[in-house]
Amino acid sequence: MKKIVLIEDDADLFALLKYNLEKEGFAMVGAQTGKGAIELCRRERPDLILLDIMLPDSDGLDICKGIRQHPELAHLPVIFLTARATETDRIVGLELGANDYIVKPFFVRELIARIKIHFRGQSAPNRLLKAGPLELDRTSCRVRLLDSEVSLTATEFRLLEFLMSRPGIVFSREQLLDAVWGHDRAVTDRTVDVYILRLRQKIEADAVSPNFIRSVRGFGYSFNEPAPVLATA
Amino acid sequence: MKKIVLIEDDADLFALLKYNLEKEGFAMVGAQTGKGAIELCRRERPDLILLDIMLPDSDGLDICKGIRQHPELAHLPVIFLTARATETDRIVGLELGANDYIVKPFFVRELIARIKIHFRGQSAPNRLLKAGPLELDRTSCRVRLLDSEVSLTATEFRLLEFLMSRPGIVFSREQLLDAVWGHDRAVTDRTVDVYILRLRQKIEADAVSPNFIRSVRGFGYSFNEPAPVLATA
DNA sequence: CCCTTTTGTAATCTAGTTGTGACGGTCGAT
DNA sequence: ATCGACCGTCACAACTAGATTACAAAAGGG
Repeated sequence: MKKIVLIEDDADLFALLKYNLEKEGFAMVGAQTGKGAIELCRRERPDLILLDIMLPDSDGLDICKGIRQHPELAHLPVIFLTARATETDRIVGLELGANDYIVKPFFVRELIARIKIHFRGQSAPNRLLKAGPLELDRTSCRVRLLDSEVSLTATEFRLLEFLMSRPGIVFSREQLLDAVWGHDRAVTDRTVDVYILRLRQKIEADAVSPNFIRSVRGFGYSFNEPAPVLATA
Repeated sequence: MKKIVLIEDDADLFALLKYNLEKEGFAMVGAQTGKGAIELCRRERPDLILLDIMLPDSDGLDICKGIRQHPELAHLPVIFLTARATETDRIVGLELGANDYIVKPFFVRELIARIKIHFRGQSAPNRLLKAGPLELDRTSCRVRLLDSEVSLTATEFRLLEFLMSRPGIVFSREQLLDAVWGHDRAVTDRTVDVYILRLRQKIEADAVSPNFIRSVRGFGYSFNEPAPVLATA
């Protein structure tokens, strides 16, 4: 869950944003004055900062400058919220190191969308497939079982990746050959059996592992859904 | 120098933007139709894409979606330029994967400031890449291993830089050729092997060095993550 | 212009991977 | 219970991808 620091002196707007952003699943920390904003950020270590420019006691632009100078905070995205809409205002804001500049009045949903842009990318949506003690990392092509690495061959990896990314769905050997081996394959469908076997030997070899791969007689294979019960016994 | 692809059907605006952005030091490539926009991007490999939403022959939103699906282009920043200013329009645009959404008419200088935001960050942060006893300094183009300098050739350096700056991620020979040799290369993919070998001879020659570069059979190569364990004696 | 370094290709070698046929067990339907 | 279809398992032969070496062409530096 991402944490956001909100610096905004208008109490109504402050409450409105806090309410809406919390509803959106962000952890909100706020202040209604600019004083101590930097200390607040250092303490809270947020993932993003929403900053009003015109504050009663200090200038949002200065706060932003301060943030950019702190090595621990410098990389954080800063979004300005302001009523100042002239060209110069905007440019000064953006060139000072802000990552976005939103002019009041604005749509709350647009603000949310813009906040999410800054969290996108880092998350790398589906690089990691997990199923209980089994993890498959698509970017590093590694598979871990109970925190120790399992070494798979390329074909084994692609087959497991395909199945894990569509848990619960049963695929025929035909479909698996198309998906993993490619359309222009020249491979017997019994080959799939062998690879399922090899995968099972590698990821279901130990006692604790559940039956990750399910055979569905007459249809094909599927990866068992989320939390497979420790079947045994 | 950064390269920008501009897709905009209005000839006047197209010319205005091209002029101003080139003056600002960007390399501009453009089209006035949406057709073939994706192919254009794949060919030109820009660093950012400016996209009009309402094009005579196709929808900018679709183009953006297409870009996000191409693995080679998915990470590129996309900025929408559009006259559509309703709340829904903005949110759809932003949630579709755009990185910014600018409503016409806009200030050219603001557009420039917003473009620069996306290039910021990349430039400053890590001029020094470190991995255990290995250091790569991007600005001085030097590599040190155990505090003594290693002399690499230009291609070796670029390859190592590319891999080190994305630790843990596996790249195919294809991807490495695109990234290090350039997409207009005329080079066999076996060449990558040879350069990996040369790098290994230079940075893994001594006994203390861990295996910095990992071969992932069937996939490609990756730089080992942060503190590579001295694997299994 | 010559010599050195760099660059890319081709060929070779090897360990590991891949796909197949065979065999036997199991499941389910009759 | 019997039969046939289906699946799990094994061992083997062909093959591939990667490491390595050697070499020719290109680039660079004096």
